[in-house]
Amino acid sequence: MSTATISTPLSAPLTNTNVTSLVDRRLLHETVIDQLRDLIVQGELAPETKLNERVLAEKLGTSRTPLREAIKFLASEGLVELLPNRGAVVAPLKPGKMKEVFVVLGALEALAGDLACRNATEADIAEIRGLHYHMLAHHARGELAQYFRYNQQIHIKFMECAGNATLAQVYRGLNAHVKRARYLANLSRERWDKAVQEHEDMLAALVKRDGARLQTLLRDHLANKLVMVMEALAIPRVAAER
Amino acid sequence: MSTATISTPLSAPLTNTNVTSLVDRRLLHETVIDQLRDLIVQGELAPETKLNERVLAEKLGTSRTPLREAIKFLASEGLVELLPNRGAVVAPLKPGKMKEVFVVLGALEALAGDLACRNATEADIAEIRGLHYHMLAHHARGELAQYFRYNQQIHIKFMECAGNATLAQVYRGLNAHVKRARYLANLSRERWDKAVQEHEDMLAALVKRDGARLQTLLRDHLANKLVMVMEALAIPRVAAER
DNA sequence: AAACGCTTTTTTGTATGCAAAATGAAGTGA
DNA sequence: TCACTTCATTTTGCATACAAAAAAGCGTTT
Repeated sequence: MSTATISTPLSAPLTNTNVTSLVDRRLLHETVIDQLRDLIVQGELAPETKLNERVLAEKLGTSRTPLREAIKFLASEGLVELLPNRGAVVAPLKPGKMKEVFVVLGALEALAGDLACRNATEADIAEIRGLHYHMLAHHARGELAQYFRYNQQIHIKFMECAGNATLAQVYRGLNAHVKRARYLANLSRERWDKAVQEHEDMLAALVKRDGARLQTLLRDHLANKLVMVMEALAIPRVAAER
Repeated sequence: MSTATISTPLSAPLTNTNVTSLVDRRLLHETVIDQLRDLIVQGELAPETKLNERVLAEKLGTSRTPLREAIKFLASEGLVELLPNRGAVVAPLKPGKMKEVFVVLGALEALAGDLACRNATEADIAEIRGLHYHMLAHHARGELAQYFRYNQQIHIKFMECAGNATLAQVYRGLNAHVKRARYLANLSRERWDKAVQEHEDMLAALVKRDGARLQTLLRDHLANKLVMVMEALAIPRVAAER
């Protein structure tokens, strides 16, 4: 997402006394945004965790100012909730919210699929096929984490093929929410196999450039994912809806 | 969106020396977010305007800190762009970006229309009908600003009827972009009439609860809106695509 | 022991200070 | 005239300071 442009040593002015300048090209509050987002998405900061500014700033090695700016940014993304005069918490993972997000994601992915069928080059399709087979391999070996990795990449590649950066951005934002739930999921082999079969069908539809079919496949795929997440959410928690 | 809870004078402690406390229940950086967003959406801060922190903070009557937090928030919404070490600018209104946004908005509104056909109560429909007739009246009198007002309200009400807060939130964010273009638009009577006719059809579809039809109507409606915006964007500017 | 008032501590929200980077204005030489 | 330095000014990015609000103790009373 971010290709840091590092000034070449040769072209850099010699007045540069600071050695670290080769490393910290990025702005502090931007790295803090990414770090904090990762902590939340990876589940290290669990939903509803209070974000203590002093502690977090220390943990991330900055002062409170850039941290607060990062928190505001992520609040707009919806990953954290602001409580006036009481700071911020990691956005809760309510089943109702998940349901809403999946409905929207379904529409967005369907749109992306339709666009991808029109715009994808043969090279794009070849790349997706490659990712698909990697995914199949990890599925066969039961390597869940790696499976998820390629699964995500395929969906992201679909978005890229759609050629609509705005669509991709909105997708990423909502997807971040959903990814948090993944770490709770206890995927049954049966459901897992089904999801893989759905991916087979999706790839076939893309190859045939059957946009209408791909749309419905994606919508169904998302609906099934939702069911899985809901099950995972229902088991370990007391009941987060409120 | 924000219903400020004002503490009743009677329950307020008498140690309170500050008279303004009755007003500023809301957090400063939150009001700054709203103020800044308004300035951008209303076009007072034109696209590509540089946001000078010192000047803006003074204008909004705060220090730079809450302003910077607001800027980060709106950057995540996409209304401002962050330029590392060079501050922030109001997000440019590129035709390409508009096109992308309208495609996504089309999908979101179509989804909302479909959901609304299932979920809207008779009272909801009555309210939309009311807004619709207000809109017709302003259209007949050629009152563009008022027309837009009710037009917006109808679309927002559709979103509400869909009963998906996440959908509504994403919609609002993207819609803010589009609203900025409105002030540039020079609506021809012909296009205006057409848009009104489309609204007639949409209302009819909702009444019949014909979700499929409403979806296509909304998609077409958005596509037509895009054409209008593109024309408006093409005329007054040098050529913003880059 | 639960409910309350009170004080102390912690935490948040905002303003200010300071250093680094960017911008702009002369000035110099080709 | 134009390019290129150099230096002063402005502006941004981050850290810190301070005030107000919330939370946590802690006796006291019932």
